[in-house]
Amino acid sequence: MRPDTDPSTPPTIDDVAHAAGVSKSTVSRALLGRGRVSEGTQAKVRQAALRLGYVPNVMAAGLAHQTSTTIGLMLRDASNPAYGLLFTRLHQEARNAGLHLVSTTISSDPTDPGPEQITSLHWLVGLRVSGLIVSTGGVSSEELEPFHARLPILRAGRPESSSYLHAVSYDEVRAGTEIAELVATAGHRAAAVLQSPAQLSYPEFVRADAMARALRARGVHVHEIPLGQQNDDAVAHALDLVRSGEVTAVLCPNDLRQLEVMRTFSAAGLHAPEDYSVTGCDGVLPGIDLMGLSTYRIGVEKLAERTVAQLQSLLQKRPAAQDPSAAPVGSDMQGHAAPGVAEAGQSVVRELIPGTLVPGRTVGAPRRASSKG
Amino acid sequence: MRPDTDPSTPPTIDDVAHAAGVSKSTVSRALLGRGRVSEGTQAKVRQAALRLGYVPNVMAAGLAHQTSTTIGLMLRDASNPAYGLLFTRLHQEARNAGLHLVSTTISSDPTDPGPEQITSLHWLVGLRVSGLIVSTGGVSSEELEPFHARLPILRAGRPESSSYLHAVSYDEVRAGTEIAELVATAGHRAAAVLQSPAQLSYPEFVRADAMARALRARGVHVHEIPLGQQNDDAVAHALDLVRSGEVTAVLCPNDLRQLEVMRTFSAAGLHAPEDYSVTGCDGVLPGIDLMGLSTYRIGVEKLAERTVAQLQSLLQKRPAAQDPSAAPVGSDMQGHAAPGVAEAGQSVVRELIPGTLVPGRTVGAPRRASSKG
DNA sequence: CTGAAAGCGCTTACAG
DNA sequence: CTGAAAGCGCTTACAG
Repeated sequence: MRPDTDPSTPPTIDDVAHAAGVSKSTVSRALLGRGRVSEGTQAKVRQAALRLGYVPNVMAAGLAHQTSTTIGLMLRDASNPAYGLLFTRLHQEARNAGLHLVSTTISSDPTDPGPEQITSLHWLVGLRVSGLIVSTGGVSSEELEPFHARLPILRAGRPESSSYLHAVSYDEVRAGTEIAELVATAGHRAAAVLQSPAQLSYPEFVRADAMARALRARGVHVHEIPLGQQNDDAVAHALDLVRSGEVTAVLCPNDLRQLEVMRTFSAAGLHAPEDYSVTGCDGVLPGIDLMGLSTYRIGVEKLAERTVAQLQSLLQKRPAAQDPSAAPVGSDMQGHAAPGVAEAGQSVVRELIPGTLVPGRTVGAPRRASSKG
Repeated sequence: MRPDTDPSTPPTIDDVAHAAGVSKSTVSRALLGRGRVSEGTQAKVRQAALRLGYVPNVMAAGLAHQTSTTIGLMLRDASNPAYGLLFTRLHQEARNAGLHLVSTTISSDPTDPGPEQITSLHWLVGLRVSGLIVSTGGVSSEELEPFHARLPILRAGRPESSSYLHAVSYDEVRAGTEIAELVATAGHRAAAVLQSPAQLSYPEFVRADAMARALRARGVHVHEIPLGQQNDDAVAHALDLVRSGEVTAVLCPNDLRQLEVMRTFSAAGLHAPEDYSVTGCDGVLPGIDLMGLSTYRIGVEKLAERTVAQLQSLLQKRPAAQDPSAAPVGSDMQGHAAPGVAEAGQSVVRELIPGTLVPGRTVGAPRRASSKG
């Protein structure tokens, strides 16, 4: 069946070979620029390929070549601005590094640990990607570990505890601590900390925990309010605490939550920083400056850069693993190091990316006595 | 070489077959649940596969099966909140529809029309995806057209002019018109419209153009200010016009630009809506309500839903194309229809998704006489 | 410089 | 219910 006749069947290398009057071996070489091919043949092949609209079958090529140059990216949905930005930067960095990224999203719905995630993971692994960047907590370490020996797996933007998986994450402790100190320094003596459940967002859990600790270390009384599915409850609770004067500040685990607090409090007639202080975390929202949010800007750009750099270096030392006796030892980690073994004789990558405190205008001195509520 | 020995070489179907003591045909059937396989064999195979950590090679399977169930998604970087949200929703809808989405980003840098984009496109086409959703203007209709007969190509979130490519886009004209009327109704008689160059963002170009037209239709004097690479110039120009009293309102093609205007004007001591009115477009930014932005919320969710639905229906009628004489005619389009042929005897999809005006608080009555500047 | 052949890891009729 | 065989579309030594 001639591809020119049935356009729904894409042309194969054989079609191009016939059209150019050469063998498919030659077509392959000419198109790949591999081996010696005469100028004339080169041109003939190119033209035929172009004319037929030939696009090599990636699967066949990958199967034959036994190597896909692409690296997989699994991420949480990009509706959260921080993930959207990370996604973008990761792609940019990858492009600069000459890596091809393919991504899949997994459900961010915590109540649905469905098979979708595992499917995505298996699809990527089945595609034989040469590396994996996992930018979500949606897929567990246990699910990832089985593949650690096959390809480098790098967790990005989330702390990783498995000693088999590499990780480049934000310095959540530092973020939480700096925010807490901003609040403490402003003079607050009692504050509410909205705490994300660990299984919902581990990074947020860690930063909120750090806030609470740092606050206590400074002698500030802390009310931890667990954030559940019904956000309203927690925010309403915080409002009560502020109204009753039990706390004068509310620390949120992310900016979106901070906006929610401001919205709710505002509806109740309370405004920051006059009536209460409020902080967020992430700092990537456009308009943060206009709203004057007091928050912490996480180092998305830097994290993307380091993630790709680390992956690349892991990719490079990988081939040597062919000869077990010559297994490379050590690593060129930066920042934090933790014990662990990613593959025979090799340390696991652990890097922490710092961010920047954004003082903003939603944190002020605590109100004198409270009379509201 | 036993895979158990060299973990860097993933186990193949043969390894599983050996381990389970059956043929690979049987392994394939058992794992795919295709054909009749005895309970016992089924179990043996599953166990062996699980024990070896077997993950079918997607490329080999795709090559043999001659069909990939995945559909490709090309998008502009997700740093723009509107794209991030679209990305998310598209994935959700796809999951609900049982489709597997793989995505690639292309550079959003207009000065770099580099080969990256074409590479992404070819990679996806080479992967033999069964459909393509293109959510960016970064790849032109000309680049896409050659493949229209091979697989359904659907442009999402951007008007498409090629009669070979399907499209589900936002009703930019309506968006621009409604915003313009909000401004006109507020009493403004002269306004500045920041115009995005068509090649930078066609959707924005269209909506801004609609704003200008609608304004003029209402007798409002319009100053069109072209937005170049150096945004500052345009915004500065707008500031001058407002200061001199030549215009009393500034219409922006998107919310990000609106924020920029507010930022710049605010630094110059001008605030909306007291000193001037300003509008944006997109409406997906978190905190829009808190900032009181007057804008237009595009129908991202609806667009994602319709995009996937349309793709699915295109996918379904595709198989029939095998028999040319039985080529299906007509289509189940909704909304706008335009002449065109996507494939033999089949109309091209053209759907326009409406959004909602967000009155906000940055549009007010124009100031009396201006004395500033 | 070029071609024939083997092989990548699966799936799918086709015979048992 | 199960296996042997062919074939998917490429790439890559291996011989010319």
